[in-house]
Amino acid sequence: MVREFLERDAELVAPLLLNKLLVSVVGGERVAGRIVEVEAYRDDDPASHTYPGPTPRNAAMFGPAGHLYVYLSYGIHHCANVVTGPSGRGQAVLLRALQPVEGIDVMRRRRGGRPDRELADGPGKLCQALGITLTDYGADLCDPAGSLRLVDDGTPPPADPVIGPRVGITKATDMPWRFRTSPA
DNA sequence: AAAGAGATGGTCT
DNA sequence: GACCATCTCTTTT
Repeated sequence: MVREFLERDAELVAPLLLNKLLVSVVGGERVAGRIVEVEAYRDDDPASHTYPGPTPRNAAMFGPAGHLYVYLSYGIHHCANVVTGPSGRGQAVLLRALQPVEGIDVMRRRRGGRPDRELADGPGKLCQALGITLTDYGADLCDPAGSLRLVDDGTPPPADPVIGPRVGITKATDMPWRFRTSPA
């Protein structure tokens, strides 16, 4: 995936990330999923982790586009974001759901034998399925040699994504910055 | 099928 | 010391 593609505002990049692949190679096990749900977070956005300004935790979001911003949610789950926008802005797109494409058996094991439809249908679940943790913080998703990367397999983004308000937040809940490939 | 609650820890005030 | 960009299990219709 070319970095230039990601150097626009988060709410513009977000729908274009739909149908792209996220590939992870952890412990020699290759797992891949197609992105089917995302949310955009901006620097001038009260719901964004970068709204208060730079801190140690959100440093990656102020860095160059195409890198990974991971944070621990509710002390339990990891959430993965693709940094977007010009360097220094503080924007990212939260990956909310993937459709398993490769290594489904590995996903089943990591997800404790849950039903297939629940393997990666949530921000915390997809990190579990792909083995993403804080050790992946800042990883370059555009590096072809990286263990975590964004891949364009030629599938175009959906022509008519489902657009709606973001979920799980308490501020700026009216911004229509959640995108899905198709109705859940 | 829907609603409620507990788990659990880093981050920032 | 409060606040979470969540998930799962339990309880109730």
